[in-house]
Amino acid sequence: MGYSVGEVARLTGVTVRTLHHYDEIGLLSPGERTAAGYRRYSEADLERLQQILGYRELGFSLEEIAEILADPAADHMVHLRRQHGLLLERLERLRKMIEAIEFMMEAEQMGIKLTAQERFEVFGDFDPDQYAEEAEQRWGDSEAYRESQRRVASYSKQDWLQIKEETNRLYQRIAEAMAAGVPADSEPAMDLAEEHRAQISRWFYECTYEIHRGLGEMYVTDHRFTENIDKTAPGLARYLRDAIVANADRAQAR
Amino acid sequence: MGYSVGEVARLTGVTVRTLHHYDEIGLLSPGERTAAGYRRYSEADLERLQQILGYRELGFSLEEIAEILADPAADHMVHLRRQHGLLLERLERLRKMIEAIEFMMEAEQMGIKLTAQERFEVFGDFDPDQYAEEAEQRWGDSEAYRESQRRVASYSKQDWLQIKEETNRLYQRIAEAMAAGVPADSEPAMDLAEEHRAQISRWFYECTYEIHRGLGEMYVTDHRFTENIDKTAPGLARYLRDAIVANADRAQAR
DNA sequence: CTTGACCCTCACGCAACGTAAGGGTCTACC
DNA sequence: GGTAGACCCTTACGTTGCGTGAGGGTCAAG
Repeated sequence: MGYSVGEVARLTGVTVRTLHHYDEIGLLSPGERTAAGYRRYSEADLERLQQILGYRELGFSLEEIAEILADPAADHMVHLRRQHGLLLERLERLRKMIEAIEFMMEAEQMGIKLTAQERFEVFGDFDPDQYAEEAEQRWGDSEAYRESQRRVASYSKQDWLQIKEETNRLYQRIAEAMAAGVPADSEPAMDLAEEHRAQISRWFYECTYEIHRGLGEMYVTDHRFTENIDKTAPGLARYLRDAIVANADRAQAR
Repeated sequence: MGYSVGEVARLTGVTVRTLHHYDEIGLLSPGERTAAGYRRYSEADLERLQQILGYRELGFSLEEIAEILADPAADHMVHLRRQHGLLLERLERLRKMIEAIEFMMEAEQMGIKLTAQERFEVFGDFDPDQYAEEAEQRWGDSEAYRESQRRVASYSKQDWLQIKEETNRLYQRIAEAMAAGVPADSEPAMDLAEEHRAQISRWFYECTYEIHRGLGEMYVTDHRFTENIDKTAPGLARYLRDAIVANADRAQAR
């Protein structure tokens, strides 16, 4: 069992040489080698690779990535959360860049000549400050950063059980409503859906109604989610989806 | 007149070394040198630098950038348009990545174990195809690409006058409506605003109502636009803004 | 006429791989 | 059981886009 370099390469889109490189510098060494010296990557290795590629995509150097992943207190969820946050920042930056270009296109169309200063003011509003800030935030004083990171991670270790429990409790309550025959598009069911949304927003990310709808749809279309939710009570996934949709409609109608 | 390396560096956020490098490889050589051998950058040099940085941001290599900018048929507008398009693609890709991460966070929260394949399927939906496609589209067969580019560029050279004229005609008509006392939030004024939006969409980019609102706001807050528009008729900028807002309200109310 | 703040040209260094070169390994099919 | 073809290994030099000095001119201010 396990994957060869070529298989990993095909699976992930990186080249074999890259995997060799990561092995060379100790960033990702396969858990095993065959008798002939072939690299064998385990599932755990691939999870690590996914995190590596995520951080790489975000512009971290391989050395930085190694340090980030060396933190024993940070688990998969912590990394996902951090990457999610950084991606949102990027999205914001990209949006501003697009606006800047649209501005310049408008100016060009009207025949307005922008001076050099104006050009780079428009175009640079996101670059120097945002980028510098980002760099400092992510990796400013290496010591201070790691200390705070450790704290956040230990928080989430504690919170972890609490999150799981809260989630389960909520599912339990929704299942009870369903069992009691409460319609999915009734007030109390919608309130439960709203609680569900709030819970996600509190622990993970700002969950808009749009995103919430997407999640609800996923709960019934992706069998892994469906099965998992239906473990609490059969049919719960569908019921929850309907409540989510009704709740989103209610909120967005205003 | 002209800017020294240090000034350009401060203005644009790149380092002096980078400017030296661009000079070395012939990507951006300052138009002039002082008697002492100091580099002097002109406004035209800075415009070129802006385009260079735009393409660099988008991931093009310096060599590719040199080739792109070498096309004599492509003017500033063509580059802006291309960069705008590529940025929109990037935005889409980023959005998908964020969705993928949200999916995995949800899965993690529910305790669903994703296999390696699933993980990279989710995470790789945008990477291999999209990126390869992008790379081919942008620089696939160098010859074919340049040929098509030239056509697009020559189109836009021809179209250019037409665009200008159409724009001016439309402004003229709006000015006439204003002079005739047609209220900015009346049907005919809104229709003119809608025409304005359609014109932008046709020549430049998909101009949503949201973006159109932003443009309208800019017309009255940025004095350069205000003055330019008011050249057709005093007060036109404000009138157009009001019509745009009314039109957007009408369209989005549905 | 000197002191900073700039500017110049070499020139070496570095990250993150790409790209052979030269050579074993493994399944498959004859 | 031999050999073709796909796959794997290590070694090592090449490339891109600059960073980072070293050593030395230039220029406005006091």
